[in-house]
Amino acid sequence: MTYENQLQKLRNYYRRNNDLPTYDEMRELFQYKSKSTAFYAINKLITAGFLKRKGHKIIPGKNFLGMPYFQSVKAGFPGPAEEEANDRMSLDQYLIEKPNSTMLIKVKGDSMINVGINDGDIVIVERTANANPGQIIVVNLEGEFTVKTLRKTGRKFFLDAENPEYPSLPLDGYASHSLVGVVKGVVRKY
Amino acid sequence: MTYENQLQKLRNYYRRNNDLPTYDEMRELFQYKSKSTAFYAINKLITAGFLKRKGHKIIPGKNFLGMPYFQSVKAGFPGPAEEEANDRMSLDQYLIEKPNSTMLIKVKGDSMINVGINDGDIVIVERTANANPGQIIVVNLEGEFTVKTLRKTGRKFFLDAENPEYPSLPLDGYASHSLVGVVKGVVRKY
DNA sequence: TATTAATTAGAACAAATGTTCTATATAATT
DNA sequence: AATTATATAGAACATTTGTTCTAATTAATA
Repeated sequence: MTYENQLQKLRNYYRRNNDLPTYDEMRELFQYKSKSTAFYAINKLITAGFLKRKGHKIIPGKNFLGMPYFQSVKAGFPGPAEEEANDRMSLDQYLIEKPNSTMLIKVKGDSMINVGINDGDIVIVERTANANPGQIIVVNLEGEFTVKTLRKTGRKFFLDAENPEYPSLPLDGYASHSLVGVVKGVVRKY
Repeated sequence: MTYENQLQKLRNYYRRNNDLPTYDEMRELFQYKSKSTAFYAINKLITAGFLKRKGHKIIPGKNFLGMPYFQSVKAGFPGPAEEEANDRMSLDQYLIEKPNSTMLIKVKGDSMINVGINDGDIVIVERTANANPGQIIVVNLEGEFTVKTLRKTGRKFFLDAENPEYPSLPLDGYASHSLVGVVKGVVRKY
């Protein structure tokens, strides 16, 4: 069984269990007859940087989790080999910087369509006490989460939709505690 | 140390190590003097569904990973207690259905701005052999990944930008193997 | 206050697990 | 073909780790 094949089996196992197998489970997974063989196979994956040791345990290493990530456009015509990304990225890690104060909210309506936030998208919201003009924020207006851009004209604050069909709402009357948080990201699934 | 406090420490540990601590590490983490105390504490988290057993090991359970997720808008005015989501969601799991054939590509340019794909966004691409008209796809045009909508007019295929300033490209001359895959999602970070 | 329940500690145990060692088979190289 | 290197097997070992048991402490309830 090849190198990449073992790696893929480990990744699939990890996705199912959110944990790596024991050497005995690896023996079965890789179809070896001895778990020491699995031990030596894992050593190579550790050397290659896909896994690492933590005490007596094996945990994911640098290039184990996430998906192949192509950041920059290539110059020249790439052969199929060049299409192999060496970088991997997890969307959770990329998008969520403060996991202990982050929440996800599904967006309803097309009031933010001009900044690329569509109906059904999910926004990544970081709970904060304050927000600055220009930021896209989530406010709790009469029990509903609402996504708007915070703007300041003169000394008045407004909640602006990013869609000319929607009105601009002055923030008077809404207590400051209606702020839920600041939008740090958006995701959409087709 | 409270329930939620322990859970948060475990989540933070898991984010750092992509693995759960041993009972002895938990004893330290929870500031107990005996690891059997940690054992009993974990039993409660297992009963509550945050963790589960797999053989002799403990692995994340249903509501351990991911972020609080607010799917539906609430009716009526919610108190602060109602803002606690019981559902959690991982963005990786939500967006990536076929991890073994998925790649991430950073988008350059604003040619797809009318469907909410902006410059700097990252698209989730599922590698496929074929694509259907109407789908947003990634093609390899002379060594560059390009995001376009596949359209069919009569019996001719076109690569359409979603921005009136860009031309529609007939697919003649591009071999079918230039297809990289179908766009299954988009993410953006502010 | 008295009594019960729940939490924590500490020691001890058993089983699973990681790891090493030796030997054999397979593949690669000279 | 001979030799070296690599991969696999199997047994044995040491330790870690999960788990249980008993006892003491603290909190909750009657």
